[in-house]
Amino acid sequence: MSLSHAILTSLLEKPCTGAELARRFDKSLGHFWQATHQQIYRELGKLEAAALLESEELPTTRGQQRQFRVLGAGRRELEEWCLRECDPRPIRDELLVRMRAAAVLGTVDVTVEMRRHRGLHEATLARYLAIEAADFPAGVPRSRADGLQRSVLLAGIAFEQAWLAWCDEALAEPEEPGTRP
Amino acid sequence: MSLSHAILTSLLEKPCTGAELARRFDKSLGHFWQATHQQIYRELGKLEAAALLESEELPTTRGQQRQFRVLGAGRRELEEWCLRECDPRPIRDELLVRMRAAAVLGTVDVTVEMRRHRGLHEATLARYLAIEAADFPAGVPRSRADGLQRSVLLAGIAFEQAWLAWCDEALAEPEEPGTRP
DNA sequence: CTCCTTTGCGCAACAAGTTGCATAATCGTA
DNA sequence: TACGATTATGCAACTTGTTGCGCAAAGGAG
Repeated sequence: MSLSHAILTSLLEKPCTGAELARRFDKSLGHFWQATHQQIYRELGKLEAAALLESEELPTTRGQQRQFRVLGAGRRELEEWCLRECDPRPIRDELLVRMRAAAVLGTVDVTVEMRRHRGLHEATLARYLAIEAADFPAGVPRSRADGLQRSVLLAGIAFEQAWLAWCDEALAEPEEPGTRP
Repeated sequence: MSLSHAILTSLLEKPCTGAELARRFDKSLGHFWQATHQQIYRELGKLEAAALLESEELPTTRGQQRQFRVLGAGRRELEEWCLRECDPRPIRDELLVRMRAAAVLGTVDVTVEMRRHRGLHEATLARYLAIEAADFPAGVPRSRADGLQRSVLLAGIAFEQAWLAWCDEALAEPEEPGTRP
């Protein structure tokens, strides 16, 4: 049930329409909890039905937009959820499964895909670093909220760096030490 | 569709029954692609229906066990899958969402949960390190397959280390620099 | 003005993952 | 030998996530 709470969080930062929420998700919270627009609309519907949100028609604009706003009950629900325990998710990565498969097959080369992933992680890292430079310039005193937001971003940066370092190490591994049967 | 291929991989390493597969998953491949026993049985059924696997009753033992074995078509499917592209999964962690929520709420303390997560990651890291020490002792020459398996394990180790370092850094962040409104 | 594209919203169907329970056989033990 | 615990298998119902499509309103190009 994290998606609904991620939505509450985002709407609490700023009330907006579903489409805008989806766009904001892509740029910020969605880095750590992805969702398609359909998931978001469905969840918005449920949250409104549960009286944690309210919506208001914006008649003059394109389509028939609805502006969503968090209600008091929604805020309380979010506070409660924040204090509940949640276990970390284990890693889940196809590339790693492929490497195990390649190990048992003995006939496939996964280094191409590893190099491709290295590039993707490099690009993601660059994106995160750009956000950090823009949103959290050095030397400026930060509020508690900013500190938390920055920590979240630093987690993303740390992971991408870990991926990169791992890719480099794994690719540097000697391919055929001659011990193969 | 990674689960079916993870199953093929594991069965290719060694044919076995569904329950044994579930147990082996917990100890090895499952570190990087988790599955419940129901998921596994369902997938085994599909794979057998698709003629990528075959099964044989083991009548003398407890319950009515079935031993599964990968067929040639299964191996070919796995080889093909190994060469297909797969994008890395973005991070998805509740704790990070909670931190964003805490940032906007301003009233909740997430450091308790962060410390708990630190402990969990520490334990996981210890598990991985123990596996590495047991399965890949230093100084012993390794086959290509062993090198790949070790790389996969090193990915797990790198992540848990990244988590730990991040937790320490985030927890060291001054809690209230007085800039809060 | 008409046609095409974009934007906002949402349904429907499906795939993947989770949870709870049911069943049958075997094992250990009292 | 009767009873509870364990092991192996699986059904059913549910939640979550994905994909493809449809529709309506607004804006822009010809």
